[in-house]
Amino acid sequence: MKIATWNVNSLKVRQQHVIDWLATSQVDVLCLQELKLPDEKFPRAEFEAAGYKSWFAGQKTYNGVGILVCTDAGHEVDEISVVRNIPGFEDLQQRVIAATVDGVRIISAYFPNGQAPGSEKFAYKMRWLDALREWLREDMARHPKLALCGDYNIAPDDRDVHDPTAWEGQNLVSPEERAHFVRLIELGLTDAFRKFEQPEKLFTWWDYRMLAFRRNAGLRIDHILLSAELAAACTSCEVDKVPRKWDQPSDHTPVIVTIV
DNA sequence: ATGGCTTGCACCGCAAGA
Repeated sequence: MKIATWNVNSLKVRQQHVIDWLATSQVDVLCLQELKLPDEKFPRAEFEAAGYKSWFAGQKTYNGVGILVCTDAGHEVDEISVVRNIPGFEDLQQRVIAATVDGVRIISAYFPNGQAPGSEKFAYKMRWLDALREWLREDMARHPKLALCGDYNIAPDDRDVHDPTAWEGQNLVSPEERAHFVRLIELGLTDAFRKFEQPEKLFTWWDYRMLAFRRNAGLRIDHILLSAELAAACTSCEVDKVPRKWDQPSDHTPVIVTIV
């Protein structure tokens, strides 16, 4: 089973990119973030025609997450298993959707950006991370096979930052955010990317400005964390930089794991 | 040099992203 995650930064603009990428990547499950459209504008029929069923939690202008599941591959989604948002955490922002696919718990999450340490948005990011972790603890107990996929808005290590000196203490790399990432790992999750040998300076996001992609001035902030059972069965984790080179690209690029 | 692009919304400039 191939599972991928991609922050598309507006599904309206990136719809064709997603369909094109699905055709070449042949993933079984694709987690999407930053749909930036309400549910009634979700292109369900277009994905259906491409061979994917979709579940989503949309929102006008901001946020919005979804999960696409390949129907041609015959995957079964337990309808009752679908959860939108973090249970018990009141939030108008649509940042989480979970679904169980063939017994594998898939979570598509768009972590808050946080703006800057000390800001109100950063405080929200910390609260959100606390709530996510407490829910995950329970959800992992229910689902030994679990993949937490998404835009974490956290670069966990200096290796995940093009210029660690320039970024030191900044939002996305601050000690508080990294401590939260470690707490997720301590639940018993594995960063699939670091399970394997990887090229130096491989990132998942590059700023639209200042020719950042051409200079490879990026961050690794999109991740797939796997429960022990899935980590043991994971044979690869790859970052596909190709869609970042397409016309009018998302500023993020997909991350893909293979589970056997 | 706190900008630089890109998006959506709502109107021709703004907030927000990371």
